[in-house]
Amino acid sequence: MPMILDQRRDEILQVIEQQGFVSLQELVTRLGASESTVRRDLEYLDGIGQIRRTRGGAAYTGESITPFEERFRSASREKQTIAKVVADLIQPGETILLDGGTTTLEVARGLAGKALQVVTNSLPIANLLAQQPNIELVLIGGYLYPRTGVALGPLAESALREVHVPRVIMGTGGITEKGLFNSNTLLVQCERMMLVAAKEVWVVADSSKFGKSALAHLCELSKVTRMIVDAGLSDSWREIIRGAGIELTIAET
Amino acid sequence: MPMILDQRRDEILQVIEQQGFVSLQELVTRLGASESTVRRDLEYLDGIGQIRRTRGGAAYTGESITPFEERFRSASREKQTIAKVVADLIQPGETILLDGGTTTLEVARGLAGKALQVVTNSLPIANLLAQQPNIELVLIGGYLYPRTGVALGPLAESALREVHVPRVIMGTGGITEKGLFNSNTLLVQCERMMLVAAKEVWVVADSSKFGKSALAHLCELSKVTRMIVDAGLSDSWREIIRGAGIELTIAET
DNA sequence: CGTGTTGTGAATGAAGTTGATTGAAAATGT
DNA sequence: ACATTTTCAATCAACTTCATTCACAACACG
Repeated sequence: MPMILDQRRDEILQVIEQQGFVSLQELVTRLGASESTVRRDLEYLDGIGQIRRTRGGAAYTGESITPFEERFRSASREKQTIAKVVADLIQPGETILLDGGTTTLEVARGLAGKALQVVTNSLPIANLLAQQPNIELVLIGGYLYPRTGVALGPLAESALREVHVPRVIMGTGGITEKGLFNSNTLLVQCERMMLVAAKEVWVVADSSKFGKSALAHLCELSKVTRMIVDAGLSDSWREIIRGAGIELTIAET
Repeated sequence: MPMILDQRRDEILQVIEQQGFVSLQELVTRLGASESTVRRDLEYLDGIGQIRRTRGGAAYTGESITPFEERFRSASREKQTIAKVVADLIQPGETILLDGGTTTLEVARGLAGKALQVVTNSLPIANLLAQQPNIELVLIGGYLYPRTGVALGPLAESALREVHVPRVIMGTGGITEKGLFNSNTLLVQCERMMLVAAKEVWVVADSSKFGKSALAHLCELSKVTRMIVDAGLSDSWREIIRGAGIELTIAET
């Protein structure tokens, strides 16, 4: 009696999220499915971008400090152009709250050289900006979520309660008409506090994120002030976003 | 059964990133792969510019995710032996609060591989331990002090108020009969909160610190539970320390 | 009832990876 | 300067992993 399809794929995702990596063989024994089936699952999950297929197994593809393949290649061109546009929108002397994630990390890279005050809960971003002489860096502490290097949990939340900023720049796992999503409830909880701490909410997302949902719902579209997306965004999505009262900025290459 | 390709290459990168250099032989034993395989991996990683191939091994190249070039500036032999002794005193499963500083950074390095819960306000230490799979890391946030990469200020202090640990391990700027000193009032203020948060106070210090005072007074000697010092400490200082009711551990080379 | 559709497992040959072996090249010691 | 040792690149056979194909079973839908 075979396991239910979705259930099995869910379990694969869980294992990968937890370990960062699984071998195909491990999944075969763990799930009691045949090699062919697991292979097909991995192929599918890779197709929708949930994991990254590698020879012999599969790797975690989400935000990460030390990704497997990701380390071998630089961020996508879309993310880089988005980041550049965002960085140009930021005026010297401002204070911004920077969420964790690969897109926001690119944004941080673009901020180098500017005189700013930056608040972040992301260890990679902190590393990047700590070396910048003109940037005053405030770190949000908390339980450091392994692999992603983002501080979460009660400590992070209470720290965010003490912080007030004019603007937060967030990444996201997925966007639908229902709003923003992310893959991790702990993360979402923390991001909710960020929404409260900031007056304006800017969301950076490459167009592949649209139409995708994820495990945890973060907020309605109406909470978002501005979105910065690459030019690959379809016209229908542009209408939906603008219809929700969001200022949409397209990052042209 | 061979290890998976990407995983192995990632591990090579991690080792090189941490040590700055690895010999081919070390990788062979460490990874349990054949010389040919490791050779091929190095060739590949060199090809994509992640490492620099050298005769007999490979060297680090390019930008790091762990800034603060502490990594290469090797600590003094005294600090290293102190750190090793301290690390041996820590039992698996414990929770410790780790102060910032070069000596405590060495301690953190010695903790690699152990299963621990570590609380710290030091960015370099967080970077070091974030990669360790067995270490649960809690980051104390706050204003990130540029030079040293330590989180200080009101945010850090209120975070420390919410934390309780059996043991804090601190560095220090100087030690006299009057107690411990450090060079920075903001830092001292934060360290005072650490003293409150912990039951036991361990101080790591190389013998050169004794007899030196510094700008800001942190606390009396009586607050300290244990000191770990290198063998260069004079007999008179040993008596003073023991006379203050402190358990003194000498780190022999 | 057929007749698609979908999920599954097994079989096949192709492609990629691995470890041992070889002799050349470079470093080291005498 | 020579012999010895270490490191290296190239080659090859054994082995893994992979994509493709086929056959079978469950199930929906006309």
